Amino acid sequence: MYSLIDIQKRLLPDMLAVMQKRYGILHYIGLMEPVGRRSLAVSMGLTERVLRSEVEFLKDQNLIRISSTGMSLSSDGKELLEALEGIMRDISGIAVMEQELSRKLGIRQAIIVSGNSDESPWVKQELGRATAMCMKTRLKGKNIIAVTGGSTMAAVAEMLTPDLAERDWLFVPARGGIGEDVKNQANTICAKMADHTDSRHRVLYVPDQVSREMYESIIKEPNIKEVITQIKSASMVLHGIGDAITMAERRKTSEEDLVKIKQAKAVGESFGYYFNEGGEVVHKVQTIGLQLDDLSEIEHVVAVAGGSTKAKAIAAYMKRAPSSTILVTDEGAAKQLIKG
Amino acid sequence: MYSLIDIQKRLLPDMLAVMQKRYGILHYIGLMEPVGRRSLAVSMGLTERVLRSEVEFLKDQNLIRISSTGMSLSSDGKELLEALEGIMRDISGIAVMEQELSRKLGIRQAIIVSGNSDESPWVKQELGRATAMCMKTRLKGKNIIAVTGGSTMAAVAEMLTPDLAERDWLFVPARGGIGEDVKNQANTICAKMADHTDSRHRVLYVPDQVSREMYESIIKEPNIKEVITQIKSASMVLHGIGDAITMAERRKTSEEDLVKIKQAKAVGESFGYYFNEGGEVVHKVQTIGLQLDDLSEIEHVVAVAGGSTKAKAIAAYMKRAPSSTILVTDEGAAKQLIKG
DNA sequence: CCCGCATAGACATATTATGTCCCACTTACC
DNA sequence: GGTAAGTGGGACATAATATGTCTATGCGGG
Repeated sequence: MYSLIDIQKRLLPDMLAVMQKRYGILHYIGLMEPVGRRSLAVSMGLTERVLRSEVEFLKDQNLIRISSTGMSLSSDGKELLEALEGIMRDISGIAVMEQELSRKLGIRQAIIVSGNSDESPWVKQELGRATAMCMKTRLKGKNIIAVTGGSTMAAVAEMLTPDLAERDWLFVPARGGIGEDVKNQANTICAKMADHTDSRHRVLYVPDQVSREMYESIIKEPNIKEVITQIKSASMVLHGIGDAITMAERRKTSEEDLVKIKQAKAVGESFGYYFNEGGEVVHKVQTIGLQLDDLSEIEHVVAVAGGSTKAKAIAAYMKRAPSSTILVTDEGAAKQLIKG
Repeated sequence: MYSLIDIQKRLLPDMLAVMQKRYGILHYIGLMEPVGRRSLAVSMGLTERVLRSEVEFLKDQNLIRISSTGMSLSSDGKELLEALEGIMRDISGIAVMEQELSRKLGIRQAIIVSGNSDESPWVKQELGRATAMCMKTRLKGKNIIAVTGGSTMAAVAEMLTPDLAERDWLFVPARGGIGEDVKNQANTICAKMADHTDSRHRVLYVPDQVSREMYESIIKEPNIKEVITQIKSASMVLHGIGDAITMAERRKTSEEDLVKIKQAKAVGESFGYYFNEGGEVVHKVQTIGLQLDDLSEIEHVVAVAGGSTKAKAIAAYMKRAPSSTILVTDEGAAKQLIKG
């Protein structure tokens, strides 16, 4: 069921990174031998001292030879490198993909879980777990977390555990109601997240398509006003990304808007904004709360979406996403994204 | 050719130990849950703080749950533990065997390489490599190393590499000639070791069975005298262990002694001493140099011997060996030793 | 013959691991 | 119902390790 590597990833999470680093060094030395530390260090983006420690280790293991002309692989090293090349492809395929994907999309980090949530429903749980882990790592102490709706976010909520509670979190819905099922509404999800982590949440219920006067009066409501302030000062936004047509149809979208969305060739949707393939906003659900431009002010922006069918939507949204974005996705989507 | 684990052992040698430690903790928690840190720490022979760090890590990985009543496995933890149990048997079988063997023989450390040198000749090379690694780890700076003869020691000599040279070593034969082939004589091996490590060596050639007067005059020889002083001040002794009958026959042993050795049911031999199963010395080759009683004065005593047929010899010798002994052996011998 | 690149040493500093106590709390047993 | 033993967690000094930075010195090609 679990492979050796999966177990090791769980039991020594740093192992993979270290293996990759050392593999990379051997690989480079193999290519450039004989080579000196400095040039190697700049080639690999490591500081000289760190590389030096690694090199000393490799020398102790008799994998490389060091002479006054530079470093080169020993016969053991060559042998090992050869064996490693095959293994690394399988093992750290995902880690490599993460690097590649984050570079390609121009975002801070990509986290990939194995599987494809289109095919295997449990992969959504893995997405949830990975997201939870990411939140745990990134957030210390008191935090406000703004959350959107959607089935993926609901899965994330399910996977949160109370051991995060210590951190004093407050969940707020990122935007006013944008007409999903109650089950997948931001309000519901916030409540569930708060419940799972023994923390607090706020609600924000406002109808879509508010008129000007309605808006003015709603905005003056002290409760609402406070929530909005909290949203704007959130340190993390957690949001899903949806397929544009699916989302539009699932929501109570007016016939008129539906046509507009379809005609504009929208492919992606995120917190009420619809994007075409070029990343342009072709439609937005008018509601109060977090706006697209606010994202750049927020420290951690975490997008969660998986499944190969969502690749286009993710790609579209990522054209517009702030560079501080963290994407949590699955192998299915990631492969598509890298290909496309 | 190389398995994943072999590669990992080379690329991150600590990994295995850490995995074992964490596996052990999970295992114990599974057995004793709910259990507290302190009682766990004493059960496992870890200090409380170290265990605490590990426990915090495991908690971060959601493998265990911590409550005020103690620690217990989470469902993830149970699942992982189950998978680990199977894997650990294969993976760290050797590490476990090393622990067990050193405990059983009452020696400082047992190092086991996989394979059986009776069946696969290349395993002797692995023994050599492991011995070289051990020397590297244990010896810093200036050292005198006393070496005996035998084909195993010859294999060790072959595997030494010049990157050890920095350490300023001096190889000396542990004892006077005890009648082996030139190829496997201590003098020859010392020379080869020195050659392979760019270091120095001394020779000690004295005939066996010296008469009293002969002995007196030899001992006065300044050269010999110096070598003997060096032997006694060695910081490491490297010796093989042989099968008694084989060794006796291979050497130019007198008919009389051969009968004596056979009748006394000698099974093991090491640097000219013959041992029966009880570890008693039943015969010794009279020669100058290191004597059995001198071993306890020497910091590092490394015995190298592999092959399942040598198990009895190893067991016999180990009954008499100082507790500071380090045994380098192979899987074939180790299994026999643990069984018997 | 010298310049550029090489390793290796040295050392201050940042980071992490570890040993040691102590405290407040729960629980189970008397 | 009270007490004792066991629990997790906080705090902090200290040891060990990793890292950044600078320097000395050696080797080889132009």
